[in-house]
Amino acid sequence: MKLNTKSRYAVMALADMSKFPLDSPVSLRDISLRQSISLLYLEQIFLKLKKNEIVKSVRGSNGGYVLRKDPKNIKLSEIFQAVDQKVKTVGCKKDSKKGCNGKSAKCITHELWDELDLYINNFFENKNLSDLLMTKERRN
Amino acid sequence: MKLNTKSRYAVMALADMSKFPLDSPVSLRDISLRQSISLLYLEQIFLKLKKNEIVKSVRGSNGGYVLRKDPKNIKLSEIFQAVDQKVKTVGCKKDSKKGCNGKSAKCITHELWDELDLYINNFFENKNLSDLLMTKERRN
DNA sequence: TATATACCCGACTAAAATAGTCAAGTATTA
DNA sequence: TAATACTTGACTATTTTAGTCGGGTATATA
Repeated sequence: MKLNTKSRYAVMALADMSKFPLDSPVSLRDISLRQSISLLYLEQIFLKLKKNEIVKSVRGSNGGYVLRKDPKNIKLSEIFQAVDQKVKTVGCKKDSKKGCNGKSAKCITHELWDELDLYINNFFENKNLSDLLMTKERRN
Repeated sequence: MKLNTKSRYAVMALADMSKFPLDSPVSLRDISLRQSISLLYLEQIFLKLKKNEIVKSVRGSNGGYVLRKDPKNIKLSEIFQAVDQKVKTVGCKKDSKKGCNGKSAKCITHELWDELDLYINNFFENKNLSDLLMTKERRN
């Protein structure tokens, strides 16, 4: 049970952006250097973040990306959804042909996994970008 | 972020066992049939469960596996540990050479992932095998 | 207006993890 | 002694992950 780099990098990159003036574009190149994330990979990630309206892009020289909302209004759950790494711990769908179907007693643990999904989603639902910065600042 | 089949099957199989008299061995063949899990794969999983003293084996004809403890004393966290699918959402260790090291401000999200791990582990720590059965029985 | 910067985007790929299978056993009971 | 059932290590196909590559387009500024 582990998180993939895409979600992790997305959060890292956005947290990084949050530390700079929110109205001026931050280039992926800078993020790449500061966070040690491949530039090409970041581009892929930001394409998704853009499509999901978490950031907007400013093209051309001195361009970059800008957050579309205040960091305290960007929930981690949004970010995860954007890079489509949905928290779905198990493949067994409500109406799958094989294996677990509602009527048989087979998938006795079905409810458990649903509950787990909700539980984890709840974590991300209650955390926003500015939460991350605060804990960091408190320490320095 | 998804759970692998090994952990899932382990929980399913043990939950299945819990529904039968606790002192007589349940064969993997039966579990395999009831839960639609490959017998060979189950063998692999139960080897680990046995090594970690969650079940004990009874060899020979009419043999099978027996739970070593009462289902209400078997926490899901034990099961996960046994099939060594530790909940460690991120690879970035405290003292890794590359990437995230304590002193630099790089891994700004480090604390977040630690918190997430704790959060998820907490879920498994507070659930035991008999919890699963109860929710099921309540429905029938 | 040339050039450098930076986003855009689909296709591709190496490596790792997952989800099993296989073969060749050993122990026990009926 | 035959059948049942656990034992164990090695092997393998498939899928997923974590990127890279190539060839763009848009914009600012010198």
